[in-house]
Amino acid sequence: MIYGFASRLGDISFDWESRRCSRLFLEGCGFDDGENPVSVWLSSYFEGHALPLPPIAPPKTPFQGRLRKALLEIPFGETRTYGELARTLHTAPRALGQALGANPLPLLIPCHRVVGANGIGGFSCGIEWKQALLEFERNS
DNA sequence: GTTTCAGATGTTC
DNA sequence: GAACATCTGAAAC
Repeated sequence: MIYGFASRLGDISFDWESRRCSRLFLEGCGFDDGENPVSVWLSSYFEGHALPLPPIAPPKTPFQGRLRKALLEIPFGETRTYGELARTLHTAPRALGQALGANPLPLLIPCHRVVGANGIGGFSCGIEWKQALLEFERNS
């Protein structure tokens, strides 16, 4: 089931199956029931204080599990570079980018807090979102 | 000092 | 196998 959420930065929608969130899109479609745990989490996030994560689908690969954990340790409003994270996970910077792009849960898993050493890097759902999110977190 | 380039590198599909 | 949301160091200006 696809639900929607209208945030101050744009429309968001997400896939809610079997009482957990399996995918999240940074574009609008679906309706907002306002009671879904993901909607609740999103509204708390956009008020500047994120709650504990709602249930989400398990990682597709073991590496994504490690990546997820590392990303969740980046505090709200801070960023890491691809190189730094690659060193903590004992992997190559480029491999990180590949795995981040394959992440089906942007925002919930804060993949937007990873930037390039020279430049902002990339973002699967549109670079405008990444910039807007980082600016929003900085000013919160 | 700054800019440019090639090579290394691990995960994903 | 090929593609990739990168980094680093060395060489040239």
